[in-house]
This record gives sequence, structure tokens and C-alpha cells, in this order.
Amino acid sequence: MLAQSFAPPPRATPIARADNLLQRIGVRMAFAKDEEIYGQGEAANLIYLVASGAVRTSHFMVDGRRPIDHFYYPGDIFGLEVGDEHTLAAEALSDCLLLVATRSALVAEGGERALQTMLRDTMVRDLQNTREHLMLLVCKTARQRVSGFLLGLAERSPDPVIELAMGRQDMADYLGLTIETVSRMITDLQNNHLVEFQSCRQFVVRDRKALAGIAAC
Amino acid sequence: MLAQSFAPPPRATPIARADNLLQRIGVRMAFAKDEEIYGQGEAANLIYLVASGAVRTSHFMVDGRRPIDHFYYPGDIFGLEVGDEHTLAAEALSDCLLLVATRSALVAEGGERALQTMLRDTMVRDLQNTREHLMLLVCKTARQRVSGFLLGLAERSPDPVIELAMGRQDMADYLGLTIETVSRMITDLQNNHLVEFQSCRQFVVRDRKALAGIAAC
DNA sequence: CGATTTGTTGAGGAATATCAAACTTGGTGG
DNA sequence: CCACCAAGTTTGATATTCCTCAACAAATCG
Repeated sequence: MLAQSFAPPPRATPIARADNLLQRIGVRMAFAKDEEIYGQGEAANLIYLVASGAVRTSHFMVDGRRPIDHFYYPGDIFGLEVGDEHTLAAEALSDCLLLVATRSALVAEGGERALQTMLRDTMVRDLQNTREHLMLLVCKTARQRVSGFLLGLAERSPDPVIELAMGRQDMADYLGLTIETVSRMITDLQNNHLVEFQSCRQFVVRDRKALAGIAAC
Repeated sequence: MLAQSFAPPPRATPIARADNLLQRIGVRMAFAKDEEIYGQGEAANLIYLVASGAVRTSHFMVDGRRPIDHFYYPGDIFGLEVGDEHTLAAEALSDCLLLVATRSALVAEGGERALQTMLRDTMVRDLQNTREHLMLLVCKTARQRVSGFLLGLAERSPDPVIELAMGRQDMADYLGLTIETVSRMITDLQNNHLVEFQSCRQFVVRDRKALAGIAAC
């Protein structure tokens, strides 16, 4: 069963990912839900590939808030930093299985060039993600943010029934909203028959067009 | 007089910038206020160094809004994209003078290596900027955003009297606020004697500590 | 099954946007 | 130098959105 998780990721990303290497030489590591994978300020030696489950990266702030930078799903690579320190913390969103390798192992196996390429691709993707995230926050209402978020999940899911990897609090932290507002928007979208939640972690898109219409910036 | 503009930038950035090369081989180009330097979707062949004046990069959106991604000041390099197309537009914030070079010219003069380094450093800086900007938008109030913005300018200015390179609308677009709100916050900060505006484009920080206290996330 | 966490709903309030008007500033020409 | 004009900025009144606090419901876990 677990072996299946190591198969190519179910979603396509525009950027070529040199993750075959990681697939080959990575060491399996399991993390329990909410377990810390690495902390803010820790040395950044390892490279991670999500095999199963999901991961969030976030900033911890003095006032207790914890804005989420990004969610990583199976097939995604994370943990590569430009400096030698992690600027964000990473935690398991759910129980998850990661493939882990050290930078030196990657160099030993694939050469300096492979590492550079991987680093570059990861950084490019991070920049794109962050810019997209920024746009979402600058110029969207709560309804637009939630719609866009759900639509994004739907687009990368092969299955019509979509599993939410995260709870309302994580969504709220990512979208820059409170859990109450997220909840209200979801209820609202349901009342208008744009989406339908089977349970609070499972939903189906009912009217993709209308949803996209709302989400558009 | 102009020659002075080509001197090292007045502000320090944490990232080493391979801009000597650009200083040497760059071609001077002047742009008038609000002139487009490049547009969204255009081919990204050129690398720009701000010699004097300032530049904004922004997304143009269907509804007429134009969230600003970043402001570039003398000494800053911009225009390097990871793909071969500009994802943002760049415009002159004020009359400005740029040093411009093609990628191929940089390779010819400094080698592939130099270009790679420059590209990497620029991307790293962009990523940091974007993350910072993101944090500003996720978790700050209008007062905090404006305070942080003014403080940021103050920190990189050698002069106690700080020139605002942009008008209220540009500030608002960058901070994710309306011009009215920006204006009100500035008035408010003045009433509390944290800053003092000589004119609407010139200010002095009166109580740096208090300003930093407000700006802190 | 009870206990605990997580999610939903409601009422009220705070922050920011919107719309409209007045005021400043900077430039231009008399 | 001053009057005038246009653009940019500030201020005020009102509307809207989202947050806060509180109660309740549902799901999860031992």
C-alpha cells in the first residue's frame, strides 16, 4: 500500500522537478500529525519529498499567530533554503511519509549540477507560489480567497471528491482570515450550490464555472 | 552630476550583488515618470540596474487594480526572470536612469557563471522581498503597514529627511490599502508626533522607537 | 460513552472601503 | 509675483466587510 505513495505525484506542476534522484536515494521518514519536521532557525541540510500526507510551512510570530506560507502535497519537494538556515518551520499537516536526503548525498549521487538544478527549480516554484499567494491576499475578499483555495485543490485532484488535508484553522492561517470567516464562506458557497461538503474534510465542486467566477481576481 | 548616480548605492543590502559588471558594461537608458520599462508578458532579455530614480513592478488586473509587487531604488537590480517572459510589468516611478545589459552581453563579458550568480542572487532577494511583503499583508493592520513602510524607507536612507519616491496611490497599491486609508494613517502618525511631513513627499521620523513598536508584527 | 477538540452560527463592534467634497501643491501663463 | 488650473492629497460621512466574543453542534478520541 505504502509503495503506491512513491509513485509519481497525482498532480502536474509546470516546473520540471529533479525528484527521481530523491526517489532513488531518499531515506523514508514518518512524521505524525502536527509533528515538527524542522524549526525556524534550524540548519537547512536536508531535502524532503512528500511521499504521502501533507506538510505546512509557517512563520511563528510573537503574538501567537502563525501565518502559513505554503502547503506541500505528495510529489512536492521542500526544505531547500537559499541560506543555510530555515526561515520557516515545517510541520506535518497529517501523518505523513517523507523521502529525505542530505545535500551531500544528492551531490554524491547526482553531482553538484543536479543539486543546483533542484535548488533552482525549487526556488522558482517557491517564488511563483509566494507571488500567487500574495495576489490572493492583496486583492481578494474572503469569499474570493476561499473559493480560489477550494478551486485550486479541485484542480490538482484527479478525484471529484476532494479531501481537505487541513482543518479550518490552517486554511484560515493560509488565507489571512479567521476560522469563523472561513466557515461562514464555506457555508455560503454551499447554500449557493457551488460546492458541497460531505463532511468538513471532504467536498465536491458542484458549479466549477461559478466558483472560478468568484475566485477570479 | 549624473556620474554621481553611478556611484555605489546609498543603502546596503544583505545580499552580495554582482552589479559591478552591470556598472561596467551597462548601457544608460532614461525613462520618464510613469513610462513603461517593460510589460507583462514581454520577453525578458534585459537586466536593469537602477542608477537614479525609482521603479515599481506591478501586476495589471482586469478590474483596473494594479497591486504593486516591489519598489526598486538606486543600486537595485531588476528584470531578471526565471522564465523567458516577464510576469510583472515595470514602470518608472519617477524620471529615472537605468543601466541596461542583455543576458548575452553579461555572459560575453563576465561568463556564464557571472550571469548565473546574478540570476540566483536576484531571485533570492526577490523571494525574500516577496515573503516579507506577504507577511506585511497577512498580519498587519493599516497603521502597522504604513508605519513599517515609512520605517523601512527611513532605515535605508542616509539622510534624516526622507524623500518619498512615490505618491499615495502607489503606497496604497503596495500596502493593499486605499489612498484614503494611507492618508488617514499618515495624518494619525503625525498627530501622535511619530513622523512629521514637511510636504507630502518629504518626511522626518520623530520617534523611531514608537514607530518601530507599531510596525512590529 | 463521556470528554475534548474542531467546526458552525449569531450578535455586536472595529477596521477599512467607498463616495463625496474640500483642500494643497506644483506648474503655467498672465 | 500672482492667479489659475490640474493633479494629488486630506477630510468627513456612511457603508461594508471581517473580526471578536459567545454559545452551540459535530466530529474525534480515549
